[in-house]
Amino acid sequence: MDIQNTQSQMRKGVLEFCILSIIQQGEVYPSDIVEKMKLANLHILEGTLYPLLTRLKNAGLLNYRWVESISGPPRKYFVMTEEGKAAFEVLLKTWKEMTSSVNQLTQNTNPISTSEATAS
Amino acid sequence: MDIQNTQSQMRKGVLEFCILSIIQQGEVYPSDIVEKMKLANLHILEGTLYPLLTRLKNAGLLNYRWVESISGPPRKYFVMTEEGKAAFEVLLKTWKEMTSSVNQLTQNTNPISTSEATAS
DNA sequence: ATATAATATATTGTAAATCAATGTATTGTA
DNA sequence: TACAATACATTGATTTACAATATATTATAT
Repeated sequence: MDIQNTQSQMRKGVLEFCILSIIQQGEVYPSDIVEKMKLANLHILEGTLYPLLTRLKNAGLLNYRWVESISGPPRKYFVMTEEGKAAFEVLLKTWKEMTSSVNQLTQNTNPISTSEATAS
Repeated sequence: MDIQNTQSQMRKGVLEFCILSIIQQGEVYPSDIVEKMKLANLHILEGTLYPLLTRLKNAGLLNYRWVESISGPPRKYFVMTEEGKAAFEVLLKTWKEMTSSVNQLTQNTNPISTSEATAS
């Protein structure tokens, strides 16, 4: 139990949310996702990503289509389903609420949203 | 694999961070932590909390002292060690960086820090 | 006194998920 | 034909949150 473990736990928690976000922004295949996540300092390994994509596909949130590659085997390009888009909206709300809660808890005085600013 | 699972994953990721934050703000015993977490919409069960506190104690981040209660058995009041305070600062930095990364990734145009605003 | 309720710490077994390592398959090149 | 690069996929181990339950202490009611 060291601090790096806690740090990676923190990142794990938002993996699915981030991956859904990436796919919603446009068709991608797994290597694209790995690269985009790496750019955001949120590293993910293929052994994690493939089962995760399969779970999301089986849950009806994603679909994929095969696309021939000019160099190598065909690629699975993933897209969001309507159900996936709805799920992402829910997760976006959860993300905003959670970050707000955690920032309050850690007394990190962060900019508050308009609705919160005017309430009570 | 439903969306509630993904939501709870998101919350799990910040459990240790939040608990360290609560303890840093003042001596508390487990029931205090459960209550404060509940107020922040981050529910934690005793079966999760006790092993977690033991892990953090064994890792040298926490200490505790027994305090007699006027109604019921004695309580374990937890406090941060110097090592724990240092670890919390690291996690606070990780939290800020991660939320910034995720907000960028999800195209949630959030206020950017000074260094980012002036860079490039 | 004794039983019960309330409070508090703690453990056990199960399920889920990430990771490291490895496997399988396809395409282009030497 | 062999090898390297690319891509999808699985397996076994480890971690950890949770539900259920166990153990212990104090106050209260009978």
